[in-house]
Formats: sequence, C-alpha cells, structure tokens
Amino acid sequence: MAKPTPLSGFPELLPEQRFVEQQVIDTLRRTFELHGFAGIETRAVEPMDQLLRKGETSKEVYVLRRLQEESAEGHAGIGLHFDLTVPFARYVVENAGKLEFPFRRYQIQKAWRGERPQEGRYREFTQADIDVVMKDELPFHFDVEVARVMAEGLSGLPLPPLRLRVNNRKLIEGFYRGIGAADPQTVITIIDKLDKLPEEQVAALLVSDAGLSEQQAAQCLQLATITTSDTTFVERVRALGVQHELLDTGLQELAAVIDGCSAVRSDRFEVEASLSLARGLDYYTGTVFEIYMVGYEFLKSVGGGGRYDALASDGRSTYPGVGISFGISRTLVPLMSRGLLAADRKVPSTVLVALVDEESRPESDAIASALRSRGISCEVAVSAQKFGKQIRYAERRGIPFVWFTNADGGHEVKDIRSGEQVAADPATWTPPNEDLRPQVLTVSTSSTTEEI
RNA sequence: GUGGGUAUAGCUCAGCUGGUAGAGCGCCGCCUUGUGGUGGCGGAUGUCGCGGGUUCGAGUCCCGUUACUCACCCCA
Repeated sequence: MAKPTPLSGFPELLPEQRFVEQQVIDTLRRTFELHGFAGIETRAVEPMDQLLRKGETSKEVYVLRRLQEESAEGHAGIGLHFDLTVPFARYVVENAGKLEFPFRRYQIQKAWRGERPQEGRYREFTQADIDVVMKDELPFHFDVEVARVMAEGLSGLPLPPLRLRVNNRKLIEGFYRGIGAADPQTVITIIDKLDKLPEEQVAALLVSDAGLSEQQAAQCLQLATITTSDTTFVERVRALGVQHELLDTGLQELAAVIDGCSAVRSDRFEVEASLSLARGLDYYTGTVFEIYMVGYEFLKSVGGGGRYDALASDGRSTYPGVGISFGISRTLVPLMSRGLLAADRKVPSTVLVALVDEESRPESDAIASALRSRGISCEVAVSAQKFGKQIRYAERRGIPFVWFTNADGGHEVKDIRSGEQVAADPATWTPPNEDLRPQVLTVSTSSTTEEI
C-alpha cells in the first residue's frame, strides 16, 4: 500500500499525544462526576430533521448512506451530529419518563462538521459538554453551577490560561429595549460582530439594519465596551441611565454568575463580565458564555454555551437547560502540532525488563509479572540484543528504568536518565511516584518546560 | 463555497536559464568483545504527488488532476 496522506480535518494523534488527550478527558470526567453530573453517550447519528431544525443548515452536516442503497437520494435521512446539544435535547425528550429532573449530564464525544478545516477547526473533533436540564422551569442558580463546574474542570488541564467571558441576554435585550430599539434580536446579532468589524462599521450597521438612531447606536457600543472582572459592571451600566425591567433582571443574574465564580478564579482561569458578548445563536435566553485561550485568541472561542429556556420540547412540556461546551480537539491539536504539549514517553511502560538470552525469557516474564502485580507498567525486551541496544530501545521510548538480572540471579534496576544502577527486589521495588505514569510536558510561550 | 500557496529521503528542506538526485537531522553498522547517551569512521535511503504534453533529454517548462495548506465565511 502506498503511503496514505493525511485527511484534512481529521486529525490523528501520536501515542504520546493521545495520552495527553486521554488525561484531559479523565480529568474533566472526574470533575464532572465529582459534581454529580452523570455521563451519557448518544449515538453518532440523528435524523436529518433534528439536525436541521432551528435553521442550523449552515452546519454542513455529513449525511449517512448505505453503500447498497438503491439510489443516492434514497438514504435513511440520517446524518452525523455536529454538536452534542442537539442529540442531548432529543435524548431528553425521548427518555423524559426515565430521567430524574433536574438532570445533570456530561458528555464527551466526537462531533462532525463538513466545513473547511483550519487550525483549531476540524471536520471530526471531540468536545466536552455539561448541561443541566429541568422540566418547565430551571432555577437560575444552575447558571452559576455549570460555570463553576466547567471552570473547575478546565483549571486542572495542562493548557495556557483560559478566560471565561460571561454576559446575559436579558441584560442587553433590556438595555436595547430601554433605549427604544424596536428589534433587539437584530441588535444582538450585529453587536456579536464587534470582534470582527471595527466599531464604526458596527455602528453603521446598527443604524442601517436595526433601525437605530446614531445616538442609540452609540449607547449600544458604550454598553459593549464594559468589561469587568468583578460586579462593578453593574454601576457602570447604571451610569448609562437606561431603565428597563429586563435590564434589572439581567444585571442581577450576571452579577450572580460573576460572584459565584469568584472561588474558581485564578491566574490560570479568568472570569469576566463582558457586555459585548452576544453569541449569534438566537436560542439563548439568559446567561451566555464564551471561553478563550489566552495567547490563542486567533482560535476564537474554544468553548461556549448558555441558557436555553426551551432546550427541548415534546409539545406538552418544555425543558429549559443551561450548559457549556469545551472544544478538546480545538485546544489540544494546535498546541500539540506546535510541539508545545505531549507526554514524556511514547509508551506507558515504566520499566523495560532486559533479556539475557531467549532461554531465560520465562525469568524475565516473571519479573515483569511481579512488577505489574503492584501496578507498575512494564514490558520485556523484544530480543536478547546487547544490553546497550536494549537500553537504547528504552531510551527511544522514554522508558525510565531497565531491569537487569545478574548471572548469580541477583537483580539490579538502572535509571537510564541518571545512569544510576542499584540492587532491587522485583517483589518490593517501587519507582518514584512521578515515574509510574507518563508525565505531561507543556512548553509555555517563554519556552520553559514544566510538568503539570 | 471564493481566492492564494505548496507537493523532492523517515523529518525539515535545497536543487539556478532543462543535462545522470542533494544537505542537515534521524536511521543502520563498526570503533565498543553483553550497559545506551558524547565522539570518530563507514553505510542505506527516493514512483521528485499523479496523468499527459513540449524536448535528443523534464524534479525543473506547459496543460490537466488529486491531495495538503493559508485567508475569507462560520463555529467547538
């Protein structure tokens, strides 16, 4: 077979990279479960009408068709999901009778989109979602909870610092209504373009498309400039002198989220109220989130979410929800391809048991078994090459220890990093804790290497 | 979908106005006789993306094609 070329948009990781991804997934899972979130996995496919509702036609859905289908158009009408929210909403309705509400769930799975790939944007990618869904009415404190849980999970990851930006749809909609905007939804859509278009252009759009006066447009932009890492945004909004009931509610809610996140705030995880944040999607009704990776703003948001008053509906009941998703592939793949993130070994093995000759393989296997029985990953040398070659084999893979057996049956273990070799007993020898598993190495922008 | 760029050894890349395919790193062997890394010496690398054309002769020029890649759009 000729050497296959990589498929654009379908990233594959090397073992030392996959280890990091797996570790990230494990960390998130542990945090989510610590907070009582139950894991689910939904099927990879959904009916096309589910995928295409809410005008999501821009998502470039991959359609599934059997090879033996009679005609190209005769497919079953199913496609791969492009996010985890749509399948989750369907799952909730389908299993409403069996689920307990409020239902906290996490879901770490792949999703697919046919859009043109670019750094940080792939056709097959993994994301981690948490959501809380309720029947009829979802208490507001869950908005605070999902932010806190995701923040806690992400803070434990070997990533550059992250920034959670929070805003509230009620706040901005109330503000826009308060200044007399007739079509707040259009204003929101235009304001969302602030990070792409210069202010003047956004102002012009507000006048031409949203029917605002120049005075009103200026007020909207003034609101959008407000960014604070505490609740002082409330005073600054008040100072603009706009009055509306919805604005009051929004201010109160956003302040509650910002306050509620104070415990998870650190130098590796920033939380800010950002009143320019709108998110283009129209189904958000209150809190909205976006996550950015500091120093990697060109990737755009690496996570996002918010509250939906109608996440799902079965005609009789509506199911409001609030959640956040985080792009695992989106953050990890760019870091890895730049060589900034990988494990320090290509294999899990902590020890390579050397082989004296083929006849003594059972002895080497026995040593390996003794080590494994105590949780130490190890492998036996492939063949009885010269010890120098066996050591080199370990070195290439990053295996830190090589185990030797003397002619008289004594045992010695060598730390090939230091060269130190000491007598050891397979029944009791234990490596330093940090050598038991591969370590994640990150290279920060100041190009210092640190272990996390 | 629109517009650029690229395709040569395992990797990163050179290869001029057409004339027998190159470097660095890595890999293998020996120096080193069963304990690696540093050093010295030696060695192997290849459908020059694919197809066609021009030419005595094409990695090089022309046409086509495929893949990759960057930007726009959009999002995790």
